[in-house]
Amino acid sequence: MSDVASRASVSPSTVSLFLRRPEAVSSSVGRVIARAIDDLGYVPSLVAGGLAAASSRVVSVIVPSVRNAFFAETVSALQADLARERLNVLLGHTEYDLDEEEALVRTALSWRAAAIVLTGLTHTAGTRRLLQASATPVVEIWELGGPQIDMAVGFDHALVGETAARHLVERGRRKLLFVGARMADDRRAAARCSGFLATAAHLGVEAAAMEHPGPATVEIGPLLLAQALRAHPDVDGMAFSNDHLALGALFECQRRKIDVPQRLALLGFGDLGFSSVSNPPLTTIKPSGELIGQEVARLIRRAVESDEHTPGISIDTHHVLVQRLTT
Amino acid sequence: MSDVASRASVSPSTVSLFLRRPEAVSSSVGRVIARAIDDLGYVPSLVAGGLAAASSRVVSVIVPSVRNAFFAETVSALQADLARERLNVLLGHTEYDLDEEEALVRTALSWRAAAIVLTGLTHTAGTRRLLQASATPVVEIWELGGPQIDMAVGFDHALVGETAARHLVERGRRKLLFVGARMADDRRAAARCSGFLATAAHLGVEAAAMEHPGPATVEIGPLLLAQALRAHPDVDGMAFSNDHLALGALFECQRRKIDVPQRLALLGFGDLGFSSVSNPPLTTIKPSGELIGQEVARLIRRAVESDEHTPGISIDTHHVLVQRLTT
DNA sequence: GTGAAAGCGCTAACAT
DNA sequence: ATGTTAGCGCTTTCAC
Repeated sequence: MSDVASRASVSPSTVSLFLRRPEAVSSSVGRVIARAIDDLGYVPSLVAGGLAAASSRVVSVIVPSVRNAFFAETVSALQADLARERLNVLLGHTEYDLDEEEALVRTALSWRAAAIVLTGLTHTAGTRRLLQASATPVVEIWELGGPQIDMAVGFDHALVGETAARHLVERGRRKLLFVGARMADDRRAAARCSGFLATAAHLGVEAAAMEHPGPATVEIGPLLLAQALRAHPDVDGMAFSNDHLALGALFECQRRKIDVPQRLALLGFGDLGFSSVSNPPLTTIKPSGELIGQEVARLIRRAVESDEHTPGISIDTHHVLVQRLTT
Repeated sequence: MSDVASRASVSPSTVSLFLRRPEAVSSSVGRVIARAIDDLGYVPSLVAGGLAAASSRVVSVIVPSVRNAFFAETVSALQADLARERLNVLLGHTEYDLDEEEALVRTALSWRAAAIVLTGLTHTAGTRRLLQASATPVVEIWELGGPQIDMAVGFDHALVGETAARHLVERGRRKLLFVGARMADDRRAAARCSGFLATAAHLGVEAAAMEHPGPATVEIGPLLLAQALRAHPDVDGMAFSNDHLALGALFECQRRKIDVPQRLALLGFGDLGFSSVSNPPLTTIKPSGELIGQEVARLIRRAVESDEHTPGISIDTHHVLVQRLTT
């Protein structure tokens, strides 16, 4: 920056000012500085800038995994929105490990992140302590309905389970099954399951749950369907913890010539790309990962710009039942 | 850090040393420092550290989008591997816009990134200039077979096209079609297409190409299939630029009762989760996004640790044909 | 094995 | 509108 300053025959602080608020510098001087920057190929250091300003333009985003289409959507929307404010996304994956999450939070704090985005409401005590001590704005995403650290954007998963159960019952189903994967790790899937079972009980309909220890992929859908039919031969309505599982099950139904939805109704979660074009198109419940990303960006923007945020605020992005032909 | 130092009755530089190389400090002093850190809830500043050491523990990863399962896989594997070396991933999305990429590279340089990961071999002149001037290790991923800036990890997409064409011809197909999406932006899909057409010509088999302007999603698969059959009623072998498209087309074939693979062979690219369980299971060509991520992590680790890297190195992760039942 | 001192490249009062 | 000055919180010689 000094090199630029001497080349433009101004002081370093004028260069700094020009970089941060060009309109505060006279346009003639501005032009000379811009030229000097260009000639020298000068790239300002955000590291030094962050240290001096005691605020970094980094937002730490911590999700289970971007391989999961839900989180990929949120991260993508969030990154795009934040980039417009010249905020950078530092990405971390927990792989559903809360201790890993704590380590990532520690790193975020080390970067003096302008804000931290966490997935879900369940965290270690250490994570909470670190965050509470730091005064960094925190947004918890993809879950609502529990005690939150600071701000939250998401929806209530128990309510999703309720919608699923109600819908299947309305479609005349009387032997329900909720099928999930890795629900010990995925607290949100577990919440959908509980909501489902509670609602079925409330409606006086028989319901059970079943799960696979592996990740919720299309490949295990057929396995789970087979297992389900073995354990509950008379099941007539199944809700899956996501569309991948449902699609796999649907494939297996085709192979077994099980009539969907006559003999068996299938309900997914996520409204992923393939759901509208499968045979038959999959009825599913749609959350909006993109909307979550946008709302989070809005909250962070406010917190960073005006240095004022509303602790305790929660934004409900809701869910929508998308009725198609598998129910 | 001074607070920690006074509480532990040592000098700040001893605390610093302890943090970076605990074994260089006597264990008794180490214990006292560790206690002080804990008591005070001290979290070291990577910003100040980066400035003082003139090297930040950040790796900038710039991909078109993590919504794309291919890049999600690579980013995920890369982040996991780098985290072990306490390197953090700064994520950027170009959405296939090369100017956006240049802006992200500028940001990466501003962070004094320890390394920069770029997707593909096509970049603006400005991007090349910035990178060449900076001496930052650069890894270009997901593409091989052109001039590279520094290191590269990926595979040759023209060869993928060749494999596709050869395979279809071997399966007795004589009217070939390559179906892609957004190939003006997606240079790699375009390369697969060229390789496909060139090989078909070489083998003396009729072949054409067709494309959709939108993104390569399952939903447009049916559209493209319809369009293809209209323009080329006698086509008997189709290669798609990815499995999403192929799956959509497969769904449409089911609806139209087109016998796959008898009447029409379908070949995908990507080996995504659903490909092994669709009806029938999809023949596809498998790249390894995960392997790419791991190899990139290895190169970056070397470059960061030993400060020595091999400019010009290229690592071929190859591709594999996964024969299933749609061809 | 530990400490003193200099500085990394900026920002932000404040003065002019 | 521009310049002067004093740090931001660390790392890294170098000396002890």
